[in-house]
Amino acid sequence: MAGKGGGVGGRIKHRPIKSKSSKPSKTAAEARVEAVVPPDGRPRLIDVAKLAGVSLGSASRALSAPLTVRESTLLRVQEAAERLHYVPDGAARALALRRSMTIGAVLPTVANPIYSNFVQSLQKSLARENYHLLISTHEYDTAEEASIVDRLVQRGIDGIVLIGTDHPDAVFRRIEQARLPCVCAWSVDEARSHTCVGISNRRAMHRVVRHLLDLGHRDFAVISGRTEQNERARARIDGIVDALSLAELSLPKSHIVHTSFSIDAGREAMRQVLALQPRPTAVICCTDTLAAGALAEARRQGVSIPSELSITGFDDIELVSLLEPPLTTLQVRTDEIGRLSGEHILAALKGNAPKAPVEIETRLVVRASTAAASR
Amino acid sequence: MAGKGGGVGGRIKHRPIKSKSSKPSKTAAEARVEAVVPPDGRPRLIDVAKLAGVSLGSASRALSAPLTVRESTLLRVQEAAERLHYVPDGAARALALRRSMTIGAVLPTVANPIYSNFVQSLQKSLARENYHLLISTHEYDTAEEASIVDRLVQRGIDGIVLIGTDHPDAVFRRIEQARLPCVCAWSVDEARSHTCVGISNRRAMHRVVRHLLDLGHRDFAVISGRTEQNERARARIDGIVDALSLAELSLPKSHIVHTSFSIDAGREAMRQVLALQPRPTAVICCTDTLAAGALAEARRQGVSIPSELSITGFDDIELVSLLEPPLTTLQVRTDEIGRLSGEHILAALKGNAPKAPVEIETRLVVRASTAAASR
DNA sequence: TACCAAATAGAAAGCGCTTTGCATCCTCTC
DNA sequence: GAGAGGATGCAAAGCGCTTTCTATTTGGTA
Repeated sequence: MAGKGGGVGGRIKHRPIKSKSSKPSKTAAEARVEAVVPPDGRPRLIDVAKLAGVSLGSASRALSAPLTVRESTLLRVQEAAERLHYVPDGAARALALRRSMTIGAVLPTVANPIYSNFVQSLQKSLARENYHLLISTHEYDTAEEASIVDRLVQRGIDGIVLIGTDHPDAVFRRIEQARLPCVCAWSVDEARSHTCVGISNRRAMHRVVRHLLDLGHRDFAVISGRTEQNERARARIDGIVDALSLAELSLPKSHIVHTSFSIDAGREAMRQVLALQPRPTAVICCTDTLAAGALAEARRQGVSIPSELSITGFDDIELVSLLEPPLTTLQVRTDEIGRLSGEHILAALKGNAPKAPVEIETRLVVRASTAAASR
Repeated sequence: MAGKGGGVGGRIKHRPIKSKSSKPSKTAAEARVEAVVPPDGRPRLIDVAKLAGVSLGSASRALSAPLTVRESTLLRVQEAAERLHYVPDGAARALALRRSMTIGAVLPTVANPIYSNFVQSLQKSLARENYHLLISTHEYDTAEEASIVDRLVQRGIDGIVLIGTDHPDAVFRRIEQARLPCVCAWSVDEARSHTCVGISNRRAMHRVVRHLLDLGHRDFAVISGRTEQNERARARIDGIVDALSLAELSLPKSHIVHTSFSIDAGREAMRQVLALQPRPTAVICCTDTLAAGALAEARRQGVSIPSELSITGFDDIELVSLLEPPLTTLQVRTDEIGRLSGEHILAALKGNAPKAPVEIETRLVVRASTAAASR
């Protein structure tokens, strides 16, 4: 573009740097940039300030509070920053501001869509106020969870989101010592002193049980994940037992299978259930993952679903609608939990922390894995 | 606070530091702690140093390089730190050390198990050297990806992991400007100048096609995700076309359906495929998610799988073994990709960066969704 | 034209940690 | 028993940014 007309280029050269009204020639600008940038690499704010011909303080204000400087300085600083490809140093910023604009989230795992959806919408919700999300998973290992929280606190997060309310004391102690806002997401069943955003697992399970009772089932089995440090699992079982006792039915201990949270665990658990005598007519699974495994195993053993056996899940993850038969399950709006958890943390950071638990409604989705009891 | 116990303070003063053999009495200790801790909250290293009776520098070394101080000081400092529940400030540390012990990972999404597994094992691999993983997702939005990278660089990450090799120039420019080690995970097909850890999508698709050819299929359709900024998708299609042309077959453009990456998109795509005349006998899906949707739709329309139509997937996520029929697919060891990506980054951080691409083998898993061609 | 208040820029003091000299203490060796 | 030399501790100087507090400009007014 510039080189098109030799005459034009020449004319510019003849006038040394008379450019008050026009921008300095490309080469001169480049030279100036090079003279200012430290040889080792990333430019600092002071380099920008020098190039713009202002003080460090003004440069800082220009970039982070543009309204407090005159427009001419603002432009000079912005241009200098751009030219140097200036990127502020987060650590220095965090140190000076005493906040890192980061929220930590501690999850059991991210391999289950319920949590990955949650994370997604939590992240989006925080992004609206320029907060970042730092995700860590502990794979249901309590000691690991405590150490993750330690590391997050050390990193200087400004707030924390936990899954569930049942965590080692050490975890809550650390969070309190650091005076961090904290949200316990997922369930409101054991809303101790914490701020909770989630569902009522008990009430949810009531719905499931009532559905099965309405279909005439009287003989149940339950497949659940481990209940240690997991109030969700506990509350779900409690909900089932509760609802059954309202119908004057009881659930023998032997009809509750505890296992880990995986498809294979669901398979194995179903093997145990199918060995029960007399065989239950309905199996309530406490998560969809377990239900998916259970369903597969039942079919492998030639048990016809739902005519011989009804199966229910919990969560309504996308995959269960693809199973054969599609699973009756309880829908949990995990994206809503994420969104509201984010809003809650943001509110707390601003000082207006609504202490009351936020409950999100659930809803039963009836598909083809449940039918009238055969006996 | 300071005026609380004149006597206590006095006593301590009287005995210079006689506490060699016995610990100071509980109450005295408590008082001393209170006198030292800043009223506003978190103790700083200087508070620990004061309590331990050493200088700031010694306290720092005691905690981060224990071998360089005498054992007695080490113990004094450790005890003081413990008593104050001291947690070092990550920002200050990062600023002084000029590294944050954090690696950033930028993913399309974490809602697909292939990525969540990857993240999991990447995280584990980095943890061995005390690095943390900062995860961000862009939901296949290129502009968002660039802005995420900006934010990560600003945060002061020490290295970065991207999915795939095809990213906006701005992304690579930023990473180079920050002089960050970078690994492109997932595919080695277009290993430009980047360090890659992953599979060969072309070769993988060759396997799939050969399997179908061996079953006698001659009429194919392909369901793929979008190929913009996604060399994996491109390489997979190229691999298919390639392998077919080796068998002197060609794939009409109309037989390649491009869509987004979701189960529903797979459903919709299958609708298009089933409308083709003559109808293909085999449908190659470029991801398991698409295949799951496609399979569901085919069944909904009463097309019997595999007798009327063979379907293949790609990735081998756990769910596909639960489908009816279980899906023939190509297994990708995403956990291996994660593990090796982590090791690669760690190596690069130590200065020994092996530039050559790391290729991970894939393997065809034949299940019941493929069978001999009906025509 | 001179003066005052408001707006804006600059200098410098942190934020909490690491690390570099340099001073101090031991612990050997002769 | 004294000096050398290593081990260890201390004070202070950063790391890159924000934010007072103060000095200067600017613009409006009498």
